[in-house]
Amino acid sequence: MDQPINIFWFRRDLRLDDNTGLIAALKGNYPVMPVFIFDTEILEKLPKNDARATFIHDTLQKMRSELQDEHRSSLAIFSGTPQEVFAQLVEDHDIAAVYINHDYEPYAKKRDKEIEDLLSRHEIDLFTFKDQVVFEKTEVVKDDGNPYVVYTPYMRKWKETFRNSTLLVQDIAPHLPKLVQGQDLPNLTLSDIGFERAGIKVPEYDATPMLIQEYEATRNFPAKDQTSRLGPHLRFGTVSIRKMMKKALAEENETFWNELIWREFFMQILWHFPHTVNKAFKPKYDRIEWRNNEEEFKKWCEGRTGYPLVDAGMRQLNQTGFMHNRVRMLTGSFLCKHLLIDWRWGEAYFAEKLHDYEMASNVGNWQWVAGCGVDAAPYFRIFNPTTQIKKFDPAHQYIAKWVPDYQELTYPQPMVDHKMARERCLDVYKKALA
DNA sequence: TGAAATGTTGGGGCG
DNA sequence: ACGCCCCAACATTTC
Repeated sequence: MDQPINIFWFRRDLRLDDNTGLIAALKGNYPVMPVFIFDTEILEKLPKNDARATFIHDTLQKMRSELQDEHRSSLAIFSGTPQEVFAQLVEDHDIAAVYINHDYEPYAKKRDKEIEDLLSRHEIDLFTFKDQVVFEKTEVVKDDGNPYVVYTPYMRKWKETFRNSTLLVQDIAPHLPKLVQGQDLPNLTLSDIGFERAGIKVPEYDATPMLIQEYEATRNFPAKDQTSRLGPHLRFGTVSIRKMMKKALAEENETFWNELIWREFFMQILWHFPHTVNKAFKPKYDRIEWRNNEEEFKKWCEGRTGYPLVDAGMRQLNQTGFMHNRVRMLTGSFLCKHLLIDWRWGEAYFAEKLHDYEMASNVGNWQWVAGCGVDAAPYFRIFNPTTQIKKFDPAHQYIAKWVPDYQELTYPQPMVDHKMARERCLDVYKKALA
């Protein structure tokens, strides 16, 4: 137990640059020990070859070597429940304060409250900062103080708020000497945490600017997909949201900007309505009598529905951890409406597979598809999985890439008749909403 | 960020 | 030339 230190606890903000809480910590009075905890409560739910676990591990190692090479400092990596690890940290160190960035998911809120209580029992301050969004919680609300539940007015108010504020992007370099120096901080390998290297990789973020026409083409036509793969990096904080907002503005890409605002829209929805994690935002929709056929669900998961564009999307997801956005809407609609399988099943499957999985967006978009969410698609909007091919993959390029067997005899027949399924869906929804 | 059913219009074939 | 039918193309409504 030497001189007092401050701790910065990394969670889903795995970068040094423009990290609000970290920079605040470095401006404090004591040397800062950066810490990451592999939370066993989260890890035990993941497959042992999870690509995101590998990505987090590799990112931490990169940060460690960057800190070691350039600043003779490091990053302490632990495994366990945050409770256990902090209980030990307060034993081993004279901690003046702990710094964290806000984390809004229900589990994270509970976890942080527990740590706050633990620290306060030891009379240690906990300082928290907004980092993963530009506007959080109650910063963009209606004049009467209620949250927006429709996107467009939220987006307008968001932009108005944005115009009336300044976006600060901070350089960490001048502050780095404040890190604890010359100590050999604990480290863990992938196998130390019970994981193995994943077969698929979370791709690097591609910062190449895109012409607006290119961007529009890309986001509408899955075969042309050149998207930046930004999602996972916003999820884990390896890219700063403030830098991305600036980039969207600089490139005058309104569509991209709006997508980033959708992300914040769903985040504030989850903050204000945490029950929507497993309950319909529109309660009537929880009366829908889902068919929930296990065998049909399996066919959907594996991309064996017999509808080539649906199968292409699911196979892209299974093989890469990514699915083009337009196909996400189609596969989601197919699951909920053609198969009448509960949106929560689809949400859970995407959560397991998507590298860019974000609870707020995933829940929000699945509820949108099922019709039960905020600002949702009307229940009678049922995508035709064949017409969608004509519109968005007319040359079958995307299909050929992910379902090369789609013209072969071994390729399955459609698992349900479209017309029958459509009418069945309308009947079931009508009955529930009556 | 839908698709199907239904309604309307107008050109062309044909008796 | 006229009326009739067919049907594609487009518009509107309905789910």
